[in-house]
Amino acid sequence: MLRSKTCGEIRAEHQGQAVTLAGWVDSVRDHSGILFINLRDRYGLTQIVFSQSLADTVRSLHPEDVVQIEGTVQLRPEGIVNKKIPTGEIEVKAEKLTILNRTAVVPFQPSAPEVPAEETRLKYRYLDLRRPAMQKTLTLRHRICKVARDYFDENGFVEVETPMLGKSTPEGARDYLVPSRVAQGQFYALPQSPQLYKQILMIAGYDRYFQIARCFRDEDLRADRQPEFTQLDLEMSFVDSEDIIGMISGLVERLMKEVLGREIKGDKIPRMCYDEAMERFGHDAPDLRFGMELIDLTDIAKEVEFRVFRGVADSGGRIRAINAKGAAEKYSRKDIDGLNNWVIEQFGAKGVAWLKVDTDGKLAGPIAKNFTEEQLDKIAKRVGAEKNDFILFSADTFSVTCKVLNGLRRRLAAELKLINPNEMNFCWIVKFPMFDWDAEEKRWVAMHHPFTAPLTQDLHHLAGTPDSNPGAIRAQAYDLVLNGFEVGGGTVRIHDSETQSKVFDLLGLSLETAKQQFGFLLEALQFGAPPHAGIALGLDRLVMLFGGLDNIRDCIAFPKTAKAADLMTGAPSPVATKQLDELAIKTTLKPNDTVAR
RNA sequence: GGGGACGUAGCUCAAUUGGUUAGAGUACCGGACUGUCGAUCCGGUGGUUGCGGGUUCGAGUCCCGUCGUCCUCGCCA
Repeated sequence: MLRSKTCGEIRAEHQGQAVTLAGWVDSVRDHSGILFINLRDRYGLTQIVFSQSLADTVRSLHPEDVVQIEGTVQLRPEGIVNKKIPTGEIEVKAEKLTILNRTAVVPFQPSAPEVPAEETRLKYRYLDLRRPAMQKTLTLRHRICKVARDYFDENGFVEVETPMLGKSTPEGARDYLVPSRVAQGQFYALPQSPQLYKQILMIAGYDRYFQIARCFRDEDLRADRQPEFTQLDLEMSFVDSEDIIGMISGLVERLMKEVLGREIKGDKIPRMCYDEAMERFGHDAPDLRFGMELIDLTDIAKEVEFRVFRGVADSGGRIRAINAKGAAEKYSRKDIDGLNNWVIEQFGAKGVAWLKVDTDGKLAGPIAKNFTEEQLDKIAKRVGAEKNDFILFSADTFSVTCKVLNGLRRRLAAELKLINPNEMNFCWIVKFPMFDWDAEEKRWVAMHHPFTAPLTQDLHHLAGTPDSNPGAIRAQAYDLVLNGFEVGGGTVRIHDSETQSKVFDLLGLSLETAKQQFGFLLEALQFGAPPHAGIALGLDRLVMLFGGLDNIRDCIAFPKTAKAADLMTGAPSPVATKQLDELAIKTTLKPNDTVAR
C-alpha cells in the first residue's frame, strides 16, 4: 500500500501517529520558511506542513501532481484551526515527499470554485470527475444501487442479465442498430429495455427478477434524457399492480431512509388517476411540491359574449386557468408578452389571456371589458381571486390547454420560487389510457406497450364487442412520479393469448405481422405463462433528484452531448473501409465524411 | 427537423451607440515572504475574438453561412 490513511479520515485523536498519505496536490502555499500543501483524494483534504529542508521540491509542485507524503500527525497551533474542513484540527508534518507522477498543466483545476463550460468538462472528464461534487454524486449513485440490490435480494429477487444484442422491433423508440458480420445485411438492436426478456423469465419460472439494466434509445436528448441510460428493472409473477406498487413503495422508503436519512412525506405515497392528474395539473407527472392547480371555466365561458372563450367552449374545447397568488405586481406587460410568445412558440397555442386582481379586489386587464360584472364575479369566485393575484387563461383543445398551463405552472413556480428544493414529493399515477389515437396514421397506438393488460372492468370496450370504445379503455399501468419527473413506469402484462390477439387486432397488427415481430413471446405465452407484472425505474433520474441536481449528465460518469457524442473519446467516429466491407455496408455519404483514413 | 441562448487568453469572465494598442481574475514563468488554508505582494509570458464570407473609413460588436455546446418543441410504445 502506498498509503496508510486517506485524506479525509485523520482527526485529533491520531495525534503523534506516523502516517503515509497519497493523493493529488490541491494547492501549494509557500511562505519561504514554512510551506503548506492541501493534499486531496476522494475522501477529503488534509493539510501537509513542510519545513525548509523539503522547500525546493515543494516549490516545484503543481496542482494535480500526484504525491506521497510520509509524516506525523500533529495538532494545529491554537487559534488556527480550519473549521471549513473535517480534518481542520490537524495537519501532517512531512518528513518525506515522493512525487509519484507529475501532471501536465491542467486545463482547469478540479478545486476551482467556478465550474468550466460543459464542453471542457466533457472533454477532460477525468478532471471533472475529480471535482468533489461529481465524486459525491457518483458515490450517491453507488449507494442507491447498493440499497436497491440489497432490498431486492432480501425480497427474494434474482438478478439476471439479459442480452445487449437483441432483435429490432418497429414500435416505440428508434433503435440503435448493430450490423451483423456473419449474417451480412442483418442487424441486432441494442435494447430499449429488457421488456420481452423479463417476461420470458417469468414464463421460465424466475418469479422475482431484477436487473440494473443499461438501455438505449436513438432519440433526441434533453436535460433529463440520455441515449444510453440505466433502469432498475424488475418483474414479478403471481402478482397484481398492488403488489408492484407495494414493493416499489417499500424500496422508495428504504432509499429515502438509508441514502438520505429521511422519511417519506405522509404515511404512504399518494395515488392519483391519470384523468385527475390531467385535470388538476395538465400533465401525467405532476410536480406536487406546490399548488397553482388548473381551474376549469368552460361552463362559465359558454355564457359569455367574449368570442375567444365562447367560440372554443362551443366547439368542444376547454377554457382553463391557473392563479398565481400574489404575483400580479411581479409580471409587467413586457413580461406577459414574453409568456405569451413563449406559449405560442413552444406549445403551438394561440396565446394566453390574463387578468390581474387590482387593489380593490376587482379583476382587471385588457380582456375584462368582454365580461359583465356578474360574469367577472363568477370567474373571480371560481379561481379564488384575491388582491394582487395573477390569473392566466388558456382557451384551446384539452390537449393544448394541458401543455400551456402545465408549462406556465412550472415556469411561474420556478420564477416565483414556490418550490422547496429540499422536498421529495412522490406520487403514483394510475389508470392510464391503453390507447392513443394517432391522427396522422389514423390508427390506435399503445400508450405504454402492446403487452399491457387492460383494466378488467374496461375489457368490454375492446374491439369486437357491442360497446367497443378503445379510447375509454384504461390500462393496468402505474407511473412513479417524483418532483414532477417520471422516475418509473410499469404495467400488468397480458398473459393470455386471447386478450393479446384482441389488442394486436385493435392496433392494426395482423397476426402475421405480430408473429414476425414478437412470435417468440406469443409462442412462449402458450407454454404456461403465469400472471405477471413489472416496473422499471430510471436510475439516472433518481440519482439526479436524490442529489438535488437539474441535469442527468451530472449523474453519469461518461455522458453524451445533445448530439449524442462522447467528447472525450471522440465517438462516434469513422471506421476503416475494411470494417465496412466485412459488414457489407456502403454509405451513401462521401467516403471522406464517414470512413477513417 | 423547428425555435432560442451562448462561443473573446489554458480556465472563468469584461469590453458604452460600430471607434485608440481587446482588459481583469486565475493558471503558467520569475522574484519576495516562517502559520497559510481560494494565502498575499511585485514583475512577466500568453489572443487569427470558433471558422468562412459580407457591409463599413473602421467589426469582438452589424448581416449571411457554417461548426460546436446548452435549453426547448417535435420525438422519446
